[in-house]
Amino acid sequence: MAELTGVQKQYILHWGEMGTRWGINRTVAQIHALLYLSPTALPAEEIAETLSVARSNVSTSIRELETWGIVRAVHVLGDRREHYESMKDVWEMFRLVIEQRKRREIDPTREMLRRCLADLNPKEPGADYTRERLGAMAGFFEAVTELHDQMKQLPTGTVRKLLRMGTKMRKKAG
Amino acid sequence: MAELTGVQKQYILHWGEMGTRWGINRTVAQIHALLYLSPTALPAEEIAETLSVARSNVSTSIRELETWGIVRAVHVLGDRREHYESMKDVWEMFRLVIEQRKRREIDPTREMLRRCLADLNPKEPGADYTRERLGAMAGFFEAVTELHDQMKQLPTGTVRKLLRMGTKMRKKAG
DNA sequence: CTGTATATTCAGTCTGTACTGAAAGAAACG
DNA sequence: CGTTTCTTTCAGTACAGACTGAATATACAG
Repeated sequence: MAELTGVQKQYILHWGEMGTRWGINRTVAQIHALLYLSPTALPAEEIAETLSVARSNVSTSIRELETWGIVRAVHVLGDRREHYESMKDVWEMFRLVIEQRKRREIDPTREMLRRCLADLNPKEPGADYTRERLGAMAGFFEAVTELHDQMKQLPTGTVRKLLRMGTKMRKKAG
Repeated sequence: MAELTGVQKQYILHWGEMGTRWGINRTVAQIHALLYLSPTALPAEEIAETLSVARSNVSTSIRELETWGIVRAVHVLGDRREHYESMKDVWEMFRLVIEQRKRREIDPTREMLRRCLADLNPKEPGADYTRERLGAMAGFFEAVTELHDQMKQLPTGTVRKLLRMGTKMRKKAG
């Protein structure tokens, strides 16, 4: 893995860019890409060299990936250094990331919406309208949460089945 | 809408923060929140005052929201200024945003993955492993695209039906 | 213990994006 | 047309978050 092939470079760079668009640090995303493509676990030092970033930057970024549970440290016989490897199951990987982002972003928003609805003063002018809008938004977030809870418990294959079912329903309806 | 109530402030600020976490400009998100809560269309000037941002900033941000198709300009009799209003159908709003983000981010990633797979040189060491990983990732993105295409064509209510169906399947399986 | 290899922390710096305000551009009025 | 009102553009600035490298902490070997 010391030297990257053209394809690997392409993948890592693209993944880094994609990350930034989704509020994920570029280096974090690049490191993940590198580890995902690597057949063996890599020591931090090598990651830093390969991606041309500071060793300390790798340390921080790896920590974040570990928090998400998609990268873990493993030990190699005869080597004191930690080696890092990425989870390889793509579906599981995204499930983990989505679950955490939901917890950090969707759930607080649901709470905020509930709080807002509770805090609404009916005396205030326009309170009815505000309630209506907040209610609609809250309903959406509840549905998303429900959807997520379902997905979470479905085995990967079942998602595909549901996909096909959707097609049938659409054809009948249309 | 000149003066914000506590609840409105809370919603707008939270929405702005949420936006930044998803790669959406804070001001853009705040303006959207404001318009979403407003029962009437608002002129740019008023938006700027209410949110304490520069008039020019509002101009740029509104433009972006218009690009997404979730905000539009309307005209008010006896007023030369443009007034802006947000779409109120939450499901449709998110559908639009998701569709555009898919086009800008998922689709290019799919292309990149295809290109990588095509560019893979079988002579290169580790090509098989790389192909395996890229293939798995590509499969995931294809599935996501499929899912999106389905959703796109389903009327809102049907999504809820599918949710319920998922519950049943899970109960039977478990 | 002592010395060495590795990992983490953190203050300072850098960088890219967001934002401002002034100036230019359009559109509506009289 | 000239004037007024409103909108957009853009060069410069401000700021938040990313990154570095030196200092510190930790772990291990002898």
